[in-house]
Amino acid sequence: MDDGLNELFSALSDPTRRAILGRLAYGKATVAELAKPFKLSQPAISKHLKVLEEAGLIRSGREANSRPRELEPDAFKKISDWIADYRRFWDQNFDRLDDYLSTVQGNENDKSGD
Amino acid sequence: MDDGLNELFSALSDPTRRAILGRLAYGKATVAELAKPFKLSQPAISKHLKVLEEAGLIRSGREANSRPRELEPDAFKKISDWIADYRRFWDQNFDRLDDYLSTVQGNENDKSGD
DNA sequence: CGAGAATATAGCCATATAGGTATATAGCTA
DNA sequence: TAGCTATATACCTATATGGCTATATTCTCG
Repeated sequence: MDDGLNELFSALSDPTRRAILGRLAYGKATVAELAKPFKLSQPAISKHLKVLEEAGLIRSGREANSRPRELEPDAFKKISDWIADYRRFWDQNFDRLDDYLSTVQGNENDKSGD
Repeated sequence: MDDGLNELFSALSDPTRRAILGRLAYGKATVAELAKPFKLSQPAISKHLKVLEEAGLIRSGREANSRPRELEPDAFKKISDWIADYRRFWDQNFDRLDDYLSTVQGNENDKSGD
């Protein structure tokens, strides 16, 4: 019933963690790279990464000596889905948007590129 | 720089508070009405409401003896905007969607209903 | 005005969280 | 294997948070 929203929102409530996600939006990064912009200790960053990973927002890889992190899209989608339930409150175009989404999803190969 | 995202996400990290927002999506409600579904004490609910209000997710009105709460759409939009920056990570249709949005916004009366 | 209803505030407790330093672990590389 | 690098874990401290009970505040109404 909860789908981890507690952990998700809680993880996002910290600015350091959001900044880390912002950095990861540009691509995979090691702990050291992620720690660089902050005045925090390395263990503090590791702790934040653990919180993010347990919330499902990132995942760890293994590359030689390091454990690079990258974003885990599903978690973002989960949040987006939650917020979408409130969309009608602020988005005047929401109804038509909804129509459009049904359209593209039911017509996947209509790739109107070029 | 922060725009209250800390408080926003923090407020949303509690299931009681999310449930309250869910109830308010159906319309304005008094504290007593909001408290009804929970086993929590009335002060506990009042505290949750205070957190929600300070985060900007709801606002209080005044009606006779009661202080009905209602949703504050801007806060939801703020979150939606934040998450939108990550949309390309999970939404394959995002680019086309983006196109569509520019289109409707620049062409309000183009109602392409079938 | 006085009583009662609706809600807020105060004060207390238990647990969670963020940060730090010290130390442990894992994988290269000489 | 020894030593170096990268990262994680343990443990401690301070503060924040959620819940409770008791009490205060604010209206409405007779």
